[in-house]
Amino acid sequence: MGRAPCCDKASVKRGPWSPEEDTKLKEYIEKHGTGGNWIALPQKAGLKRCGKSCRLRWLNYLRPNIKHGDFSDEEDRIICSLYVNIGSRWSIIAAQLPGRTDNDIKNYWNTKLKKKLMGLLPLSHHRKQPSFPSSTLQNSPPSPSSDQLYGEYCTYTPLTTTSFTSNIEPFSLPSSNYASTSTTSVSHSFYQNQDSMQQCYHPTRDNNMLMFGSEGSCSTSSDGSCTQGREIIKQEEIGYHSYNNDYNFMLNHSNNINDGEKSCFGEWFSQTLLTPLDYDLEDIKQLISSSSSTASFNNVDENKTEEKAMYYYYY
DNA sequence: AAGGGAGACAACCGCATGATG
DNA sequence: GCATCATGCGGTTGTCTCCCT
Repeated sequence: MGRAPCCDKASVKRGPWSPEEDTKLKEYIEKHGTGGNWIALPQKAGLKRCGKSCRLRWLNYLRPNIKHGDFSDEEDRIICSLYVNIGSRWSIIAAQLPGRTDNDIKNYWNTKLKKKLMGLLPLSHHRKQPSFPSSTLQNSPPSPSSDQLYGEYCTYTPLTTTSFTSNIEPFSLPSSNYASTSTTSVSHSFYQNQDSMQQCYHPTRDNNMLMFGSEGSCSTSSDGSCTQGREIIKQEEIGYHSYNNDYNFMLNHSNNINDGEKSCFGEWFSQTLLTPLDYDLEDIKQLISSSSSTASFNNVDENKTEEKAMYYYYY
């Protein structure tokens, strides 16, 4: 027994939007707003479209300040960083990239960035775009700096004396989102170390709320409007992602990566995505050999670990 | 020049979640 | 507390374009 369709598919138009439809929708929303009711909007706007379709069209293409086209190195780095931290939470990732939509990022990841990480594409392969990943945004507002996007840099010293420096902001998510997928060990390390982690991470706090995102980040609200600002999560709902978990995960999975992948991925990754790290391969090898290894990494779908393991190896 | 394959991206589908009565 | 409905979200599919043979 399936769910009832949101609209009568026989009476609504499907497929690509025409310029006329775009104009109708845009003009209606600019004039009247969405009214908080996407279902009723198409009829009011004189469109033979499903409300969901209108919402998607508006959010992904018609609303102001949408940015299409090449992703910058900075954006690549942010996407990779967040994907490793939170997985395919495209809406959250999109909230960190001004003007980008979750759909855009998802497509970009699936068609390009993932392949880059997997080492399947040569560094300069691009059909219609400048050689990846040195692409730059043309006629687009400048991307926010790392500082703007990540907040303060963080230095974390793992169990060994090796200095492990990262510019990636720890990520916070509502605990409910993780409760269903986290393992017991994860939950412990993820949520019980808040005090210690707070010594290291510096999320922006504002009246008992934790905020992340840049000034220009654009997230969508329930009425389809563009929220210029930050995604807000109640402080009591957040957990701090432990770098210790990431680190252990890296150690535990790096042995599964073949040399070709390491070299190919590592070359691009080290040159492009990350700032230089304060450790070399020998350090990592040493750490691997000395690691006792119970993977405490948690917020990752085990089915997707390969590409993430590659990331962690070089991270 | 034509056809096929691959890549890119727009759009759809259906489940999860939150809001409301 | 429960049912219903609308919206949000991520996965998947469809279609168009480009490139290669």
